[in-house]
Amino acid sequence: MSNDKEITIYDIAKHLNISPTTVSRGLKDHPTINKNTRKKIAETAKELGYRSNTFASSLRSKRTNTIGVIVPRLNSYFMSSAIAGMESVANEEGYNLIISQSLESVKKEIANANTMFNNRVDGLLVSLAYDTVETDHFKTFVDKKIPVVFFDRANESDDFMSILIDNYKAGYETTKHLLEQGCKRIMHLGGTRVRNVYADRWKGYKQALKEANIGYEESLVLVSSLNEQSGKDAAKHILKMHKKPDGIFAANDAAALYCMLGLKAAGLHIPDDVAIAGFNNDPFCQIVEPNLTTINYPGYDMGKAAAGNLIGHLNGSSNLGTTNKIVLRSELIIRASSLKKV
Amino acid sequence: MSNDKEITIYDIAKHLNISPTTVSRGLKDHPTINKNTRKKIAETAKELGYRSNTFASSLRSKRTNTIGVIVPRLNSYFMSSAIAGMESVANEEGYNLIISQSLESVKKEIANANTMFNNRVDGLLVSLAYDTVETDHFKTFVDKKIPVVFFDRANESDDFMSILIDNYKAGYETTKHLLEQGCKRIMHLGGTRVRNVYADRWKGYKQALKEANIGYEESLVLVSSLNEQSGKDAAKHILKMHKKPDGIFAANDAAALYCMLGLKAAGLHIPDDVAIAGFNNDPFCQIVEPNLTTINYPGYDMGKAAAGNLIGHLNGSSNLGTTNKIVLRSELIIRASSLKKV
DNA sequence: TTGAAAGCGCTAACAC
DNA sequence: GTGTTAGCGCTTTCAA
Repeated sequence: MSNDKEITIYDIAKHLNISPTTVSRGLKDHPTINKNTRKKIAETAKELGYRSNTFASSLRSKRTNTIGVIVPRLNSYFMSSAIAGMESVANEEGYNLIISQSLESVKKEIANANTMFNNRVDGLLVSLAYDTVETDHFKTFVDKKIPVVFFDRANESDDFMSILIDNYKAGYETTKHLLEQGCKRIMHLGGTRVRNVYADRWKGYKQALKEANIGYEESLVLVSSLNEQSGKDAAKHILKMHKKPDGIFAANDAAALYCMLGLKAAGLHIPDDVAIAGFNNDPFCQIVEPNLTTINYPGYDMGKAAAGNLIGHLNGSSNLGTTNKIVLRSELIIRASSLKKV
Repeated sequence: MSNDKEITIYDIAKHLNISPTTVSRGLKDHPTINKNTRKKIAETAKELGYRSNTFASSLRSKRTNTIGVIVPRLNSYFMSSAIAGMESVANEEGYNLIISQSLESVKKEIANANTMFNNRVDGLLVSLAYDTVETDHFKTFVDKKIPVVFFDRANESDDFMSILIDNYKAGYETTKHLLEQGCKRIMHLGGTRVRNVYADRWKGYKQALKEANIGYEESLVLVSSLNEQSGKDAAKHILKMHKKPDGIFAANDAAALYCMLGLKAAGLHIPDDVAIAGFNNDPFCQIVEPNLTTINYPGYDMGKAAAGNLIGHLNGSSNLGTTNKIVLRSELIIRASSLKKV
């Protein structure tokens, strides 16, 4: 068993005096094989230390049991949760995950998509890079009938299925909550409107203002990449404003957090001077003081849903053609950062 | 190009009236191929929409260009950083990453290792599960000369290379720092001593006490799985103690954090009543109040080092046989949680 | 319920 | 510098 020689189905066949075909079938529980034969095959396989050769199998069957995953960045709480969710489903269903990150660059996203394509993945799970507009680099998959599922950061095309939360509603509810707390000048820290998630959150924000008869002010909306630096910059910007906002809705938690820390450091009181809400429910929301109001965003479930649907489709049980969009629940979690004293 | 028919090297060969072998060689820049021929091959490949078939190639060459990764959990800051580091190196070198998580269970770790083995990974990167003692499930890899590299959570065997930080030194220095702050009764929140990382941190702690002529008290050492709950439990435990500790060295940040929050909530003052230090430098260390003293632990670099060394070995440039252990720099970062007022 | 034969697309070995 | 030949290990007809 610890030798160099690899055991093949031929060895098993010879051992049992049956044909390789039967062995092949027996190994994958083909229904037409006699129970007894099947058992013998399994035993001999174990005894001889057989392991199946996935390449030979893939070469012949044109299936790889591999799913490609392309994400902007691996090391965020949301993304690692999503991937953990995918892994749990994939592992259970006998699929492998090949993972790569675009580092928020379309160029790298395209390169990664090509690698995945060349690696003949059975399907693809994608969360788009910050600045991806065209999704032609996934057309090759569509042409070859390789299913592509977008999660979180999707685009509007009908060619691809997507797993999302209702970002519009979440943006709307967060803004409405701030209004209910008495905010009159609500600032929005948003991301690029090229990305559905940020565009929708912004639209929800606008709608809530409109319903409250508050005019939309372009100067109260900052678009950035929503990272630590963006949050700090936003704080600096606010501190210089003549008419400061009394509420902030940030499109992610990192921006909300670092903006809040910047404002606090300058002596502003949260939430009395400025109420703040973020988006994602990163763990640090419950650590920072005051705790950060945010939208709870089910990363793990989203990963599970994305992988589950893709695999379901690959196994023929579900059909991506009919289901085009799955919207997961999200919820506003109100914490001290936005709760003005009564 | 959008047809079903896959282009093979035979199609290219026919197109150019040369042999498939030449095409194969030309495609991978084999030195003995004429520059002109090579160029023509590349052009035709592009024109015809050729994509290499990795299975056929792997089947023949017995190389997969795939690296397996087994980690306890994907969704921690340290681990996602490490994986991001691996991905960056692997991608650059033309390797794919297959990733799976053991969820801290040996049983699942064994299953994952077998899957990796069956998938014929060229090499394996592993961080062991919480309770893994025996590493026989990696012996199969050794037997087949498939290199295995442990990172962070390693074991002592000489069969495997490992990438680590000096946990003993880090534990020693952290404890020493607490002693220098005037702590006399330092509690240690540790993990299982089966795991090198926790055992070494604990040994460092003991050594520092010894040098300060402070007796080691078993009752001041709590062993747990070091998660959020463990931290909370530790806080409860401490609050019930008659002689409370005046310093805490936790073997990870999560335990330190939630213990600190628990103590704070009960009215204890950090660091004056109890000084606290964690381990890992998770981002929240700089968010919580007071900021948490900790050991900075280079996840991304560790991932890069692990993947880099493995790939270097696979490409024949480095030799895992000679290098057996790589120790990366780590450093104590002193923050407010342990800095008693002078 | 089982088997024989062919071939998936590539590359290693050996020739020229 | 290029070509011929053979075969990696499996699955898929088709036949029995």
